Amino acid sequence: MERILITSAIPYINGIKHLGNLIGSQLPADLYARYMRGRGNEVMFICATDEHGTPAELAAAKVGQPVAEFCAEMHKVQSEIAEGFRLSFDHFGRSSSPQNHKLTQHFAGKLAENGLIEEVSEKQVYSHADGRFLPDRYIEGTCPNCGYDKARGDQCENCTKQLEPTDLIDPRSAVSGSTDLEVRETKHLYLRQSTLRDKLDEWINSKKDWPILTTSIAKKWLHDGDGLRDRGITRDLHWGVPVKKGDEDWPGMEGKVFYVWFDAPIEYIAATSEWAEANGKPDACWQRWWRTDMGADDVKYVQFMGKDNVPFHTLSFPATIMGSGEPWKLVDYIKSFNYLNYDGGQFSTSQGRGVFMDQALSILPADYWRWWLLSHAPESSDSEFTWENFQASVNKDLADVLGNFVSRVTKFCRSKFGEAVPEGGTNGPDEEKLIAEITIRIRAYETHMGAMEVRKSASELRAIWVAGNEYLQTAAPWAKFKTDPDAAAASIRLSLNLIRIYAVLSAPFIPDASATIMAALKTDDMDWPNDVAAALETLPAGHAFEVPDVLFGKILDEDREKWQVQFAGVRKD
RNA sequence: GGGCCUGUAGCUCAAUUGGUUAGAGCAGAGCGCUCAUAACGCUUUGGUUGGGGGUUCGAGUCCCUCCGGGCCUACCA
Repeated sequence: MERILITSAIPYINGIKHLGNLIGSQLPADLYARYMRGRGNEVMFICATDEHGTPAELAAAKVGQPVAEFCAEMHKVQSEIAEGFRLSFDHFGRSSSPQNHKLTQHFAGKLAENGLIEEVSEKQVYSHADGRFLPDRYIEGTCPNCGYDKARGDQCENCTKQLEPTDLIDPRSAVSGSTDLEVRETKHLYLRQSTLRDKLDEWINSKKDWPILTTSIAKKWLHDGDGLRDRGITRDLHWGVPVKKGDEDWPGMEGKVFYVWFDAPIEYIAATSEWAEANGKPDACWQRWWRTDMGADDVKYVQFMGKDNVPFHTLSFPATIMGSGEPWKLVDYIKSFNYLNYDGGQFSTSQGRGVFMDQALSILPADYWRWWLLSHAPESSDSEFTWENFQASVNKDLADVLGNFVSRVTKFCRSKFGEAVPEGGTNGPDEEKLIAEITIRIRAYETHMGAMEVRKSASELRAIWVAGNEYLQTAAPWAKFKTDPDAAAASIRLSLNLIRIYAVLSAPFIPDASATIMAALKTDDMDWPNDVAAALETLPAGHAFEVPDVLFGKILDEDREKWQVQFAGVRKD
């Protein structure tokens, strides 16, 4: 039995996430967590909301709420939606938790002790009207290069020229439109990650089995130009973790907070301690997952994230951990994903384009989305959601191949033998052939799931469902029933047991349907089919069951057409 | 501008890292079955692997070049 620590990139607080965000981290992480639990491993699956930063403050201001209140509400919303998608987090924390405040300050203190923090004085744009410093991209003006009048302070979107806010002609605040701006001197802390470059480089190079997407992004940042640059880890904001050196004040840093990207990954650790506290467990219970001196040495730690998150997880966060000089657990494997596009363009939170998590659940059950998203996960390149593809895949795979199999077996049994596993007959060549095929396929499924090959796992699982239909066609119990009822009974007994195996194997992908099947079979035996022949005898003759309702209704053409129109434009609510 | 990823059947994706005749699912065509959600099974039609050039006994895979799509480029997160 292994101990596996799984974290999903933590979603930002300022709104409801779309399906692209979901498949980029949380959903594949959940698949892996459920699978590993199903195989009898000890799993700790952690996620949280990422609550600090300028966008959160502005989103709260926009709805006229104090930012703490806004975040608390949005956390609750995201938490309920996560439940709706059956994301099986052991804990869904908050980066604004007291635990994260303390731990973030602790790490900063250690980094300072080890000479890895540098104080840098720099110039920042302050907006009097907004009463705040503005990040570069929140300043708008005319591009000195091309004359575009909505250029941002970091880059002109029209001519792609990189800019400094002071380059802009007629600069104004993107928040209020105010031109009452001033360049002020302000002091910030920088993490001297450049000094850890060789160590990070060596570490990345040792990860031969990581996805190319992961290592290529890391290497680019390590070797581009002058190599890994130091990074500012503080900001002039009110909402965040106050800058402290451990428990002590940090002279000159009063009123400043740590940058979200410094405290967000630390929340993985803090959220685990939140979990311990919420469950009344002592510190040792979370420390055994994170402290290599307290039992985490034999933990396998896997992170899931979209490609935009890779630099922070391959470089900044490891730099924080290495630089602390303390025995914290480093990640063992980083599974990164490309983007999911929506019907010819990008999903967009700001433009409300695409299907958002709450909307998805309002039109169809979670399993439909889970199956389609996972079986089309953007692993090797960006992938695309279209309603036609969604309808076709879900109807064929879930309704026709799996759902109808359950239906035809249970209904046939009810009509010929009654609602109990029939007795009589023994396995013949058809049954032996099925067992041999399923065994090979289940072993392949295990390999793919273990390797986090999401799409390959889905297609292998589907092939296992198909094998049931092939078997039934060959065995033809409806024909045998007329001449040799015992042979038909043996066929159906095996098929009913096969349905239980399907529920067990499919649970990581479609947990609700799996639970429905288990309930219909009146069993809670979720044992993994290590020995397929034995697993096919789990439900003995005489075991009562009931015919379940249709597992997956089909998506009708008119539904699809309606949704296509409904989600084509901008989100209105 | 620079870097990285990507382009394979009408659609969505494979191809054991240079090895025989490029494979699956869906869609299409034909046949079969009648237990089942008009479901299932079998057979089958689709490809100059984006274009061009090169290396090699051998290239979807390596190199060059052109064309298309995408991401990142460090103060959004």
